[in-house]
Amino acid sequence: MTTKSARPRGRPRRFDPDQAVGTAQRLFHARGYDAVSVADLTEALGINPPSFYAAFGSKAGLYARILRRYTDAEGVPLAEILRPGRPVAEALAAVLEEAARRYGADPAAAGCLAIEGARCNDPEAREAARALTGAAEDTIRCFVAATHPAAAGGLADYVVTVMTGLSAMARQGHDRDRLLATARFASLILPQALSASASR
Amino acid sequence: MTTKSARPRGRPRRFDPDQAVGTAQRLFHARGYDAVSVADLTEALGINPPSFYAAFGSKAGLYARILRRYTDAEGVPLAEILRPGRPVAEALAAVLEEAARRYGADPAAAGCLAIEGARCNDPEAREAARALTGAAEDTIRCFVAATHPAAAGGLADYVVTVMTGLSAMARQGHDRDRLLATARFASLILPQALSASASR
DNA sequence: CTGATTTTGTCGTCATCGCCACAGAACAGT
DNA sequence: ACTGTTCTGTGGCGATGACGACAAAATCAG
Repeated sequence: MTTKSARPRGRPRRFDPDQAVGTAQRLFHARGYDAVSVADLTEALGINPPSFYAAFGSKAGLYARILRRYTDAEGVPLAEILRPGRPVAEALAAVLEEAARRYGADPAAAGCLAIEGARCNDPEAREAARALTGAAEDTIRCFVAATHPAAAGGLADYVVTVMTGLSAMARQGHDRDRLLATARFASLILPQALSASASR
Repeated sequence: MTTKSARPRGRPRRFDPDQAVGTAQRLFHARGYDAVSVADLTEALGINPPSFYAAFGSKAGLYARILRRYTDAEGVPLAEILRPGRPVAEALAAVLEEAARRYGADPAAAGCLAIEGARCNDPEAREAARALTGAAEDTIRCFVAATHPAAAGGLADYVVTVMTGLSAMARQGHDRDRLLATARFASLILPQALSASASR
């Protein structure tokens, strides 16, 4: 009556798919999508290609799955930070600061997995990543537009540009403190830009 | 007595190396280093692999040659813009504006060839590009340090981060006007940041 | 134990990568 | 015409890319 087990029949897996996804995520984040081969993955996971494809479908399929997990857990939590009603300048500054913290948190996995993935050479993986970055951009734009409709486009472009730059600099080796300093510096314009927009 | 010709002996080339470098540059700029194969290059140049290697040595070698040409001609002319004595805020704003103009000038060759090349997966090509971006960064830092030594590090980081972001956004499809708006927005902090630094 | 089911390991496919050996073609000087 | 030099085209090298056919192995229900 242990409703739990429910072994799914057939020969059992020799590896845990969830744990494998985590290992693969670390690899992709460390080296970038293009630089990680299926051979690298199967070796890191201790499995053979057929097991890999049976479990994940394809390299790009696994990557898409990893991206979902990433935005849910490790990505910048825009939904939390951009709460409706929060002062816009403060909220956007928090986004940049949080981005700097996360992008620089682990030198072995620097930058944003999604932003970097959006620049890879595989069409399928790139579109999957772009869908996420595009959604994040929309989230920011809508948040700003709720109170400052005229400034929303330009402000969102600026914030996204800085975030993308922060991710790139993290990959170039800038550490957390350096990224944080840049993010805080970039946030200095936000108050005055918004007061100018609101005064009209 | 036409001192000009001086045909160099042996079978003449069927293609013009300089023109070939230009064609290759367009390819690399349009697709990125990794996404351009030697087969793509030889096809675009209308030559065969041995001619390619005899003329350029290797794919990375050709790329290094292209990078030199790029910074001399099409890259942001930092040496001109950052003339000693020019007001720092004005000069850095001009750098960002010029970057936006150039990165968005040609949709088929968006972004900065060097900045984008610095993120490729080939070690040799990457180091060649990084040498250029590193030199550009030093140029900016030194220019600022001449008048505002305490602020130089942070300011240079900020400008480089925004430039890198602009290059990335150009590749994502932002057009010239959109990049320009972002660059001008990013420049708004410069005056106040410098006055704060100078007042100490 | 039997048969159905699912995963495993071995090996291989096909394409593409950067790069080059080789022989012959096209020129220069003599 | 002859020799030396340089480039061109054919064809292919070894390595690596993502991915899959296949049969044996390991589990299930009955």
